[in-house]
Amino acid sequence: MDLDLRKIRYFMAVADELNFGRAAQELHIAQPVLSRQIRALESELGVQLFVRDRRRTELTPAGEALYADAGPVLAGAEALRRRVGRASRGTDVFTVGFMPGLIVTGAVRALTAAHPRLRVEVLRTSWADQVEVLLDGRADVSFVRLPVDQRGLKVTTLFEEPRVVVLPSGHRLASKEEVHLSDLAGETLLQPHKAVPEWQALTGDTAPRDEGGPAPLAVEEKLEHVASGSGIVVLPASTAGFYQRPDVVAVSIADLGPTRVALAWDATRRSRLISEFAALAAVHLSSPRPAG
Amino acid sequence: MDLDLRKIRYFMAVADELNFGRAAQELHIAQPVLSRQIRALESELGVQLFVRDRRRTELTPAGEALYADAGPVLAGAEALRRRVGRASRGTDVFTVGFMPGLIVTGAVRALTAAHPRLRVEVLRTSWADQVEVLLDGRADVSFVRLPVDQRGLKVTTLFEEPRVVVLPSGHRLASKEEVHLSDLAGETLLQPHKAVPEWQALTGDTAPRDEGGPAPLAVEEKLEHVASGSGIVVLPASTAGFYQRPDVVAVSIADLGPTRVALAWDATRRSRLISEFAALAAVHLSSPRPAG
DNA sequence: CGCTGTGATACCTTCAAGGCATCACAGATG
DNA sequence: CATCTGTGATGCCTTGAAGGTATCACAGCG
Repeated sequence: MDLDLRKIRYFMAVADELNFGRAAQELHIAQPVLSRQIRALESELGVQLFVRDRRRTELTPAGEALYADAGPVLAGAEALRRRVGRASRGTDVFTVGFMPGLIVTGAVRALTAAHPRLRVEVLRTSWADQVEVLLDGRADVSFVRLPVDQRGLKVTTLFEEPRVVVLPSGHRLASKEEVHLSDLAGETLLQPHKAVPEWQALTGDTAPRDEGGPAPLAVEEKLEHVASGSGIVVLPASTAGFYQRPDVVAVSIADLGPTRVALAWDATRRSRLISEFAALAAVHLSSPRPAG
Repeated sequence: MDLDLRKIRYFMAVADELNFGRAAQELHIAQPVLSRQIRALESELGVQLFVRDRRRTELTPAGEALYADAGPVLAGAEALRRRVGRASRGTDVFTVGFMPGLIVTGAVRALTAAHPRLRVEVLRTSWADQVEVLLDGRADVSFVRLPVDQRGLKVTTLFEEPRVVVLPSGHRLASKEEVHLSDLAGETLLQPHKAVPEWQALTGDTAPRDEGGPAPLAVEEKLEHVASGSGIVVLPASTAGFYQRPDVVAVSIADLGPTRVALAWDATRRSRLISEFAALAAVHLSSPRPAG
């Protein structure tokens, strides 16, 4: 009757690996078990999900459909467990995700003031997991930098802010008032290229939608690398200002549009606290705050 | 490891009934089984979900949290099964939900023209299930009349259109060019009152958020009832025009704002076909079409 | 005091999920 | 050509979860 989440998880593992043996290893079960479970899932759905042709394993169209939609369901189940766990630990908890450089205390304090018995927590996120924390239930709302994959989310834009390039102090461009994107053509970008979509136009990357660049680092690490001369990073002005240090310099970029900061939450939820916090955030974060 | 959807479904039944025996009956299982399954779920989550105090059964805060968020997960699982089933039946199928009175053929034909091998189906919905068909996977996109519960959906407004009141031909107001809401104060509204939010202000209903009125009927039935003099209905102009018949008259309402028609789809999905159809719908349905 | 409604326990049966050993087969390798 | 290797499928066994029935324990009511 019910779809079995375990089998779905098994399916996802096989679909990722396209190999029963390796998938079984990853799942810490024996390979024959996996074979049988997938067959059971197929017969339960009345659909063949994989084409096994002795040498390679591939997804059928139905398998593709399942693969495309199963992720959110698994994440949703995990989120359920997390939210229940948090609801059980004593009083209500409301968790706000934020990225370094954003000053969110105004909105958080306002919410705390309005609900003295509510415990409001903050959770630091990175560019990579700013969306995941919402879908897996670690946070109730999260401040995100657009663009993000909006699947499953509600997103309301709060404000825009300019982006700057961070250079080592001795860099040839470090003393300029302002630079152009083209000035940076020869530089190494120390962050995922999708975080700066315009970079692709500059370097002529041909749609490297997966992993178009180095793995994500924390901002402090990025700045450390910049200081040591191994490359540059492009950051929102307030983030760059937040981490001021003598060995790097932030220079504004003339022909790069602003980033937008938004508040996001799980589209399937609608709690009074979330809408209340959204309203407070709109008031307290309608413009970038000067960095402290 | 995995959350068990069967147990969640059991939990929802108990939470709805607040009575183990009746919930068990509804689930077609024996009551002791249900007792044990709920206990198992509680120990799996490490949280008490119900307070059983011999005489009544109530939700704990953790139970409330689970109850609030579990629905979408169950619906999502059901949607998974449906979508896979549809993907399996031969070629790709794209299903468009619509409400009677909306002319959607333009957008549908455009999509078919762009994808000759795609089978585009239409699914007639009612006000009550216009959202459900999306969340449970019966349709890929659906035309909806706002306002709707937007949880879990992406919604883009297409156009606005005025609303009219449909009266029996012999009605005292039937010959007027235009009526005011207050003129209708004594009438019986033959549709869920939430479908006409302004009605509540008129009659002074005190927040009847559940079932504020009669059960939903198909438009033809409503008109039949109007013709027989048992009440009136308020409809979008194009819907009223679609079902023209001699024994009822549509009169516009001066002080009632327009309804908005929007295209909606599951927020967790993002398929090329959906965005393509959204674009086509914006072109082909940017204004109300005259009824045929 | 006994009747009723309600959830929990005890005990049994069935079946799904796990493990291990082994098979069947395609392709590479000597 | 014979053999080895990688890969998924089968057969058989064990365990545990989920189902059922019978029954208990207890609160409230007449």
